[in-house]
This record gives sequence, C-alpha cells and structure tokens, in this order.
Amino acid sequence: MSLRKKKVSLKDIAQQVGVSTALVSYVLNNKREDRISKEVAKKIRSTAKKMNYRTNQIARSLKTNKTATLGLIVADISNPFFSQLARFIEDQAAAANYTVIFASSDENEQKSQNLINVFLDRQVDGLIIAPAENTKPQIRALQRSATPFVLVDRYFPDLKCSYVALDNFQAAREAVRHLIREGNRRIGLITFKTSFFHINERRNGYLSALREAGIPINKKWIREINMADPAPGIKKAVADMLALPTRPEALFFSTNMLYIQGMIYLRQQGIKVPDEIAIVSFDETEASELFDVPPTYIRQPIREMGQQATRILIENIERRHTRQVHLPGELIINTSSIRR
Amino acid sequence: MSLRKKKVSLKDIAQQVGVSTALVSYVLNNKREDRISKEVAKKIRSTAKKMNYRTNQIARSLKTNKTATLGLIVADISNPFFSQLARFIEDQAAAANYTVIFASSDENEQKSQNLINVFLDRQVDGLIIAPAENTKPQIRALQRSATPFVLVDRYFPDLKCSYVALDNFQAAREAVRHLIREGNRRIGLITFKTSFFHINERRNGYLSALREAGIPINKKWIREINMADPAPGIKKAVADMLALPTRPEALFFSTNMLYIQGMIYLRQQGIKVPDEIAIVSFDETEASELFDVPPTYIRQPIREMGQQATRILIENIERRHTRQVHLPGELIINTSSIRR
DNA sequence: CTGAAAGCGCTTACAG
DNA sequence: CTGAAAGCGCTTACAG
Repeated sequence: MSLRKKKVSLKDIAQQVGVSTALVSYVLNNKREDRISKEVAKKIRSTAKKMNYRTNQIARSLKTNKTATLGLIVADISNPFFSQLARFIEDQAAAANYTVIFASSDENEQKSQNLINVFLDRQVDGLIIAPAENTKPQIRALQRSATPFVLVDRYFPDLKCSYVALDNFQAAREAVRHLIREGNRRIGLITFKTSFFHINERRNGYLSALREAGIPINKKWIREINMADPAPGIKKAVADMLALPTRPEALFFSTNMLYIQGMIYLRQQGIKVPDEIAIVSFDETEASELFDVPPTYIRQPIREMGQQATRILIENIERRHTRQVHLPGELIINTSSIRR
Repeated sequence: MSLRKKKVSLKDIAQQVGVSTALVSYVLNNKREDRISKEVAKKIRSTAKKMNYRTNQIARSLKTNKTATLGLIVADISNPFFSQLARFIEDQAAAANYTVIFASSDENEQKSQNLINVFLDRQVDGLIIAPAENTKPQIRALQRSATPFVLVDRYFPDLKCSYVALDNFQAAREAVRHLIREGNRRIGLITFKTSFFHINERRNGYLSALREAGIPINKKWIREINMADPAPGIKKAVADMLALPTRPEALFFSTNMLYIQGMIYLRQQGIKVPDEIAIVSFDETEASELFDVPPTYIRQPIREMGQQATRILIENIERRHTRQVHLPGELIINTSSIRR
C-alpha cells in the first residue's frame, strides 16, 4: 500500500535552509547567479536535491503564462503518415523543451472545434493542426486568438496563416508524367470527392500532365470516391473502369488508402499489375518490399514537414510572423508502373 | 497583424455582472445550483458567453491539484503497434475528459527517466508506460511517488503494480503448435537477445511447444539478435540457418520487425515460402493482404490493451488499487505457414 | 441566496 | 547580497 506523499515545494526548502522562497527560486532557476553568495546557493541546491524537489510546472505556468506545451491535432494518430509526423514533431519540440499533447479529429468538424477549445483551455503555447474538412471558420477564429499555430499537410489557400505542406500539384503531375513517359495514354484517376484543397491539387496535377501531353481528358476515367464509406466505392470505381470498352492502361490513386483498397480488388480479380494495368500511388506503405507488386509512389518528406512545422511554430511563439512552406514530393519508381 | 488579446477571466465577468468571482465560478461549474437565483445565474452565463470566456485550466489545476492529463510513454510513437495503442488510449481518455501527453523513449533508459520526470513535473494525473529495458528501478521509484501508473505491453513480473499485457507465452506456444500441427518438426526461432520479460516469454512458449511434442531442442535453430543494430544480425541468422546441413522447415519470428527483415532476405535469396520454409510472425503488418506471401501471425488485442490500461489508470486515480491483466493473442492463419 | 478571503506554488519587480 | 510582497486565475470552506 503506497501512501501518497505530499510533494515538496519551494517553501519547504526555504524553511529548511532558512531563506526566502524567492532566493530558492532564483538559485534553482540559475538567475541572478552573480549576486547570490556561493555558500547559500550551494546549500539550497543540496537540500533541494536531498528533499527530492521537483518544480511544479503548473504553478510556474500560471505565473509565467507559458506552458511549454504544443497541441497537435491530426485526423488520426494511428494513421502511419500522422504517427510518423508526430514523431518528428515530438523530437523537434523536445529539443526546444516543449512537450506535445495530441488528439485525433477523425476528419470531424465538431470534434475538431472541440479539440481546439480543449487545447486552448489548457493554455498550449501553440498548435500544429492538420485541419479537417470544412474547418476554415475554426482556423479563421484561431487567427483572431492569441495562440500561434501552423497548419501541416493541409491548408486553405485563401487564409494567410503559417503552413507546411506538400506541393501536391507538382507531385501528382510528376506521377502522371511518369506514366506517360512509360507509354501510357489512357490514364485513370481514382480520388476522393472532397473540398480538401490538397486532394484536389492532386487532381489538378493529373489534369495538367495529360493536357501538356496533348491527351484528351476522359471523364469516365476519373472517379471520385465518397470519403464517408470508401471501400465499396473504390471497388466499384475500379470495376467500372475495367469494364469500359476502352479501359485505362494505367491508374493513378490520389491517396494511399485508395491505392491499398484498389490493389486488393485488382488482386482478387486476378488483374496483372503492371502488365494489364500500371499503377502509381501516394505515400509509402510499410514493408512494401514484400508486396507481390512493389508500388511506384510519391514519397512525402514527412521529416521536413514535421521539423519545419515545429520550428516555425516555436519561432511564432517568440515573435509573430507567418511562413508558408511548400515541400516537393519524390517519385519512387518500382515494379507497379514499369512493364518490361 | 493579429494582436494578442488578453484572455477574459472570472474577474472580468464578475465585474461586468457586478457579483463576486466566487459566484461566477459556482455558476459556470454548475455547483450550488439550487442555492443561486435563476436570474443571476442566467446573467452570468450570458455575459460569459458574450465575452467569450474560457476557463483557464492551468489556474484550475493549481487549485484542484488535478490536471486531467495522462502521460503516455512508449518506445516510439511512429511504430504502428504503439500508434494504434495511442489511439485507443486517446479515445478512452477523452471519454473521461482526460487529455493525453505522449513521448517516445526510444528504448533508452536515460530518456525514459527524463520523460517520467518531465511528466511528473507537469503534474499528470497518471502515467501509461511501455517500459524500456532496464527501467525496473525507475518504475519502482514511481511506485513510491504519488502518481498512479499502469504498464502496457511490457511489465516486470516481480513488481507488484498494475499492467495490461499480452500472454506472450501462450501466444508463442500457439504459434509453434500450429507449425507442428502442419507437420514441421525442425522449427527455428529468431528472437532478440534481451532481458525483456515479454520477449523471453515468447521464447519460452516456443520451447514449451517443442517439448510437449517431444521435439528435441536444437540450439543451432535458435538465434538471438542484437537489438542495437538488428538488420545485419537478422540477415546472418537466417543465412546461417539456411546453410545448416539439417536446416529448419519452419521459422518463428518473435517480433514483427524481425519477421519483415527476415522475409526481405528470404525473398532476395529466392527462397520459396512456405514450400521451402514455413513462417509464423508476430503482430499485424499494414496491407499484408498485398504481400507476395500473406503472413500467418499472432494478432494482439491492441484495442483491449489500450482501453483496459486507460480504464484501470483512471480507476487508480480515483482510488488506489492494482490490477494485472493478461490478454490472449489470436493466431491468424495465412499462406506463409500452409503448404498445399 | 451571496461574498470576502485564503490559498494552490510559483516568479519577479522592487526595496533595502 | 537578500527578502517581503504582489499576483497569476482559479476553487471552496466559511460566514452571514
């Protein structure tokens, strides 16, 4: 039966040593070092250690108005993209003595607003947010608050705030250009039906690559999946395209999730990739070296994204300014898009 | 240029309405409801809303000595096992109005101690820890502190504290029994060289399954990989076993990481799984339906682990008691272990 | 029904 | 070199 010990406070040390709490505070925070007698300082330090003193950050925060805490809101922390991002943010934050609180919005507007409120109530020094769909008003409201923030992964192009995001247009265009270079002209797109700017930029990149190659756009080769319940939609989209009289020779999936579901269906149907249909996808999948057909995909610079977002946020906390960063994607070429 | 607005406090509302801060506090916290005039309460609520009041949790925490915050320390939040665990913990915590702080120990003793200190300084109400190797003294010290905690995934069998963990012995024995039922008698084990109890329980399960089937233990079929730099060790271990005059017909990998690295090597060498060698592994891998050879593996009940750990911790915060939970693993049978 | 007052554990401008 | 004192924004036992 462990008994709850009362924690020792500055006052306890002050009493023990016979000085004021002020002096103890100064010594333990290494302030006014030159103006405090060595002996007293030494005595304070040693009894603090002996009494196992640990400063109460809550009390300090109340006084200093700083919590050394960053709030991170993503769609879902268990999504590998976001958990990797979280790790880089954690490390970068820790290097500057910040701790990270996290929460998942599940792409839900209501939940997102709620999480922002909870984090503001906790007086986080700043927020890193991968904003959910339709949360522009929430972000706009944040701009009017005192709390610095930076968006990651997604942003709203008409909102003048800090963000770090992939250049999705460029990345998608690169992916489709690659398919064209490999001799494909009938190229399908499977994407989400969404108002997300970053997703629609991927479609724009696709369209741009086709246009510059003089390939006419075929609406039947573009399918937009409902985000609410994607699995059946993906299956149907792929099936429909395969059933077309002139079916695509290649397919570009605009997200990793669409790609995985699509590939599972293609495999079930016994369609040979890349021989019958070439594939390019988005984002890395764990252990894809072990895939039947290792994928060609756009790799996002997650490390840079996390590090820069954190660095910019911490700069923001010290002095306000906005910074907008577009990071390039990298096309990783693999079996799924190369016919021999 | 957004200007930092001063946040509105209870005092501001009190002044505005012309009552004491005490009364405002009571109304906003729905206390003494019966003993406060309806009109005043209404007035307070409406001006609080009008002034956009949000309670400062830091100030409240200082007074109440509760932060409604749980600290989560895992080896690496970007590891899918831990990020999924984190998600279930987050949801369970949120349901009880707790927020989660997280950090990664990188299996590093020093870092682990540091994180525990940081979280205690922040006055977390409780801790959920997947303890790193050799951190038993740290956990023992925690027991003597005032802060409740529960271990997850790993634990120290001689420490009487709360934990939620897989029954690793049973799970591993099940895996190896399956290989034996499939007709394998020469079964190798690739595991880590470690003092981790949970990992060594997996070895014990392996040994037990062999013993009960009357299969003699062959030390050459058991390889322990150095955790510090596993990749080359795994490669060599697999290569060595394959080169043996009587080589194993089946291989049990005691962790997912060992399995992935091992499989990559087997694939490079053109070894056919399961025909030349059957494989069973630990933990789910993302999108393993797309693997050349979908794996047979032990699935851990991550959801239950996260939920129970959180529930037990929150119970602990309210009234002390220890609870120790062993969860069963489930064998998911797939191509990698079934020869036709 | 309502309020004055103390206090949580710190930090820091000010005075000596 | 050192300390008394105010105050951060809340909560709550107590008094009326």
